[in-house]
Amino acid sequence: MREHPIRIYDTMTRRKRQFKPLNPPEVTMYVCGPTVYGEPHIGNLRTFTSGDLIRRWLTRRGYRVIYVMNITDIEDKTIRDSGAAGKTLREFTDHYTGVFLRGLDLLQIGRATAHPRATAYVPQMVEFISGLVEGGFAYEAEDGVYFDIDRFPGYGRLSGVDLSKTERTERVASDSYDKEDAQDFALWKKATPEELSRGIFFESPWGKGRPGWHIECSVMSRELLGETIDIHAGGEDLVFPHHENEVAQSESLTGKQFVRFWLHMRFLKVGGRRMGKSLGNYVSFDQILEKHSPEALRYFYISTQYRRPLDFTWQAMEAAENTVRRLGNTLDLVDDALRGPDDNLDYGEREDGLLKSVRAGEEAFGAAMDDDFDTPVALGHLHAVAGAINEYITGPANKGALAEAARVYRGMLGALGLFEERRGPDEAADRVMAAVLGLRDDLRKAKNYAFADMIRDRLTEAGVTIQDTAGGAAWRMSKG
RNA sequence: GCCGGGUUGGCUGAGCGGUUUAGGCGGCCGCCUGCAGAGCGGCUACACGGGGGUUCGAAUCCCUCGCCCGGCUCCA
Repeated sequence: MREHPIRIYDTMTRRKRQFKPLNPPEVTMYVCGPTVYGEPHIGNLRTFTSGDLIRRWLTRRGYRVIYVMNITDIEDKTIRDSGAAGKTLREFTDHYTGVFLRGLDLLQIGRATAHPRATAYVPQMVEFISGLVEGGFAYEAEDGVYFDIDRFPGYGRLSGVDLSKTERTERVASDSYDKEDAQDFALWKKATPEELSRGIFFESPWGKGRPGWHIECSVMSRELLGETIDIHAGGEDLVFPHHENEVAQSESLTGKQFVRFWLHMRFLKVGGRRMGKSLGNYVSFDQILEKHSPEALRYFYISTQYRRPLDFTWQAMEAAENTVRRLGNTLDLVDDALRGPDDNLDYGEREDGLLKSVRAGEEAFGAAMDDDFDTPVALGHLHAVAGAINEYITGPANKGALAEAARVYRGMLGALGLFEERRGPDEAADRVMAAVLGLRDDLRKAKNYAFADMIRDRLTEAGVTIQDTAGGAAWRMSKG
């Protein structure tokens, strides 16, 4: 296999650097996952699609990626909203965790090697915090345990935030927490009366309470991936303070570099502004699915590089839908041609031209992806390959050459997470069968059983079995 | 106020000093087709926020002004 140096933009050093994992071919990658307190919107999903894309490409380049994405199931909002909904915290977060995972599946975002929930790692967090307190990096106060940022000289390096120049916003300056410096952050929060009454607390050396937000990623990352990990990614808003705080905690405790490459995905915008629940301008995943395929959304995401802002419009979604349909048509045309007549068994100029175009496209596609996952450029080469195949198929096809071209094309699509094997029911088949079964049902109601049975028999011959149930007829493929 | 990102044709999106300046979507015209669809071929958009400068030559480098967005607070 040839060398494929991958270059990745690292937030810490503010430049692209050649990617080298600590223990090749293994790559440890951690992506900050969602807080499960509501429906995911398409802004969240952009980040996770980018993470998936990066993982796919590293895998394709021969790395063995161990991929962790946490689920934050205990923090202010999950506690507040579960209470408002009259549910236990666990019921509430389990529900939205399920909603989130379903979204990943629909978008063909591969499940992480592990999706650890914060509540499952509290003992390890307590241990971690204890270590920080013993080391003098953290102190106990009236309402919790805080990290003392004065004890970490590198604080601010990741985000470029110089705290001495930071304007004290009203909220920070006037906050009511009992900490020594307004910039110190909570590692452990002592339980409030409401939390005590609802049973939302864990035992600790500092009494009943719960972990702060930042600590979970440091702890679960260390537990599952080790003290130094290769890649840590997340939305751009997490750079400060979340990731800055993680660095401070982790490196204070271990004395080792926490993360080798920091990746941050830019926000999805709508109408030029950040999409956010509080702004009331967010578009949910379900709203997209009412009008568009998950494939189209995925294409829309990758039409821009992950580090550039992306503006959502319905017009852009339609454009993505059209484009993705054409890419899919090529797949159908290939299938048709491979099932068609064998009227070309030769390797001539057309075949040579096809394979040369396809291979050049594959090469250029890979070079673009190696360059900080530059999907818009890669898509240009994908279209070149699709075009070469479409053009070739206008004439008689040499199935060997075509199959080779199609293999490359499918490989490119797979790298982008497009047109993989579908899970669940095939929508097209479903619609056809709904029409056929509707017709048969009409016949049965008219007591024309002979014809209805004939339909059933014919479908059986075709490998589709029919079962009448109280809720209507069901169908399934009985053989491959 | 401090820090960061952006500003290219109807929309999107490459380009990072100079060959014909991608690609996609849309639109238009052909071919193919019983019709439709799919596909193919061609055309359309020669645009680079404003103003200076460097250079034989700038969307690309420098200066300056403007506008948009994000972070500095829970947030993908």
